[in-house]
Amino acid sequence: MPFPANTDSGMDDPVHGDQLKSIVERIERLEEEKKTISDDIRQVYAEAKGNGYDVKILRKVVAIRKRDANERAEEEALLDLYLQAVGESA
Amino acid sequence: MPFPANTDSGMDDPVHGDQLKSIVERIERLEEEKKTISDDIRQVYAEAKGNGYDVKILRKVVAIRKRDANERAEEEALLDLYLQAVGESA
Amino acid sequence: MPFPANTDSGMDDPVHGDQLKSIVERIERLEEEKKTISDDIRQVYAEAKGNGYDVKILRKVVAIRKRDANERAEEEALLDLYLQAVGESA
Amino acid sequence: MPFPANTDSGMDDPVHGDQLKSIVERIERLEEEKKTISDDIRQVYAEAKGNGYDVKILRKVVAIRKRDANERAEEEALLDLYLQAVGESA
DNA sequence: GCGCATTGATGGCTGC
DNA sequence: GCAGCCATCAATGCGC
Repeated sequence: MPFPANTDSGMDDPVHGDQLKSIVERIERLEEEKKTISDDIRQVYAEAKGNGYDVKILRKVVAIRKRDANERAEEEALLDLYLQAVGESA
Repeated sequence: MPFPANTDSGMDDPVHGDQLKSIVERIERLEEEKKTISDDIRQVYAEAKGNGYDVKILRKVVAIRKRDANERAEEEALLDLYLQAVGESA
Repeated sequence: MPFPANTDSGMDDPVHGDQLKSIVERIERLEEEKKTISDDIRQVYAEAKGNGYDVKILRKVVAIRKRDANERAEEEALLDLYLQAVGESA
Repeated sequence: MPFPANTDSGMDDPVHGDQLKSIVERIERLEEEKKTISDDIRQVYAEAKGNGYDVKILRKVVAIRKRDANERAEEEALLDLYLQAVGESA
């Protein structure tokens, strides 16, 4: 059981001493990847700006499309719910 | 020139009508990837929690390590500034 | 209960009609004070510049000192977390 | 002259060795005050929320009033300009 | 449902 | 004088 431990996971925990290290490193690796993507996005906006587009508007467009997509998804989910409620498997 | 245009790029702009579409889609693709990574990170924390780790502490550890790295970088930047301030080219 | 109301506070709410006005004015008053302080800060930097200091460096110095303070605070918080994690009341 | 020096202020600069310290401390003191005000503002919003107000809307109200005030100020400034232009002392 | 943490938007400052 | 950069502040989304 790791030191901050609460409930024992059942296994007798032999080596997992550097399990913590592993966890932290996985997270750090992922955050690095995430940062890379973020930088790419910023770069695309920068390019667009260089081509005469208004970045602020562009961001709004993306946000709106995202919101619409979410709404569509919600509606669909709701529809599925209804279908299940009336006995359809969806 | 794209419609929001400010300064003409010089070319007579034949097709680039869906250049905007291309831009938006590139961004959306990247944001999707980013979301995937974020989900992965959350999942790692969730797993860790399942193994008895205190997520709040884990996050602090990660944050502190990150900040230390930033600090190192910033000190270096400060040093460069000092060097410039005293007339060194850096 | 004020008009945007959600949960009733229990009292029968006689006058509070201009409670909103009061709130907005308190905020505006505070923001004015805040702006004054910000102006003072800018002025100090300007003076310093007039005395031959490099403002950019000054800002970095201030930022680093602040970050160091934050770091200290955060490490202390982490320590408290550890103590709690091992069952100490902190 | 302080070390990052550019133009000499004319005085022979005896002690001002800790002038820098003074500057930094003045700034830090002011930033602390500023933070206090910011906290107060947040607290007012929190109170308002507790009284059933919608914080997001409140913020919009404050922002709009601020903008209106700015516009009023601009118009007044413009008016002054006109008055001066036609020979009035304002 | 609330508070927190992250992310995005805005405004000020610096350099060209 | 304007554009780019950075720092601050608000808004959204997530977890408890």
